[in-house]
Amino acid sequence: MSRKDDILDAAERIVATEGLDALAMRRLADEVGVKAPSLYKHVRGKDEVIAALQERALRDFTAALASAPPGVRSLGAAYRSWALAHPAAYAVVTRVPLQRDLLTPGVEEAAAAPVLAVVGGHQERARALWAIAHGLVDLELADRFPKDADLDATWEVAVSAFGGVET
Amino acid sequence: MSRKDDILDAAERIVATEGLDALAMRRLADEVGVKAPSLYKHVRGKDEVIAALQERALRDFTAALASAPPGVRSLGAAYRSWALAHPAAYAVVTRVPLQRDLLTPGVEEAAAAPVLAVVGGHQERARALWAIAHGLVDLELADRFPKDADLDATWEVAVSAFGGVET
DNA sequence: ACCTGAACACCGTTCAAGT
DNA sequence: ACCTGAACACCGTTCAAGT
Repeated sequence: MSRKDDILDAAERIVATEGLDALAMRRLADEVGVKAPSLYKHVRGKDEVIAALQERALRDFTAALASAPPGVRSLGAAYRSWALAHPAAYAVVTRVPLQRDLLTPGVEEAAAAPVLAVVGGHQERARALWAIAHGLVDLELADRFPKDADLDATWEVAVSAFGGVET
Repeated sequence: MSRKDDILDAAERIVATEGLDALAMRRLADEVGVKAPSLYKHVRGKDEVIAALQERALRDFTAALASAPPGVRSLGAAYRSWALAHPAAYAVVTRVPLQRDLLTPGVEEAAAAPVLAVVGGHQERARALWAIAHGLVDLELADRFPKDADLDATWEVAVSAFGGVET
């Protein structure tokens, strides 16, 4: 079991430092100190490696959101700062199809819980809030805003629209 | 010049019907009826092919947004329906780094213009509106919402938050 | 001017063979 | 039980050679 953990740790390291595109089975094997075919004794394939990274990232992200102070504004701030601090992990969770059959049931819902809670359980508002946080972060990480854009101000406008004024 | 257009048309066809991942230079050469190395006489490389698709998609998307009836609600509807009708093109523009050095200057700004106009030229509101439209579409295309989610209602809530009530 | 086969340095994955 | 070299079917790209 420890060998599998070594592999996943190495994969996480590669993705964090060199990006998702750098994650190749041969490169991963090098990092572990073994030849590529050996990986397949511990892991079903690249899919399982990525699914494991998705699960780890999702749990970490959820914890960050759950420990944010109450209020739409600080939840938004927690969302953004986690994503900017872990851009590769955010991409793993968000730009790769979620492998739901390989995830522990409930992790996805757990991530949504803090968002749902902050809008008082209102589904549509929760989804809209989630979408704007994701949209802002995704566009920022994709370098879609002008480099002189005042994104703090944009977040302020966005969050205010969702009832962040009073918080 | 016509051979280059053949190549780009073929690339557009492959991406539209089989998705971005199916776009390989050998596969593209097959579609054109030539061997892969020949492509490089007409095109600098895969990057140029993708940049050309980005430009085409961006122009088409811009035209769709520009011809939407006035108002935040219908602009949102135009955004969503174009993206859902052309998911691969939306991905090309949104999930691949924009190759700005290979794009005609101004196409990116042109796409933003209708959004900026609908919020009366207010930069922060325009960016926030853009983010929520992109966030909703990206999450929907990535299959992130439950399949029974009422996304029309979610869009309504989102658009209302940005002053779509009166329109 | 355009096209080709062969090649290079890569992918993910399988499998027979070794310990 | 774990690891390996060789192989398969792929990538993007280059280049000498042909017409």
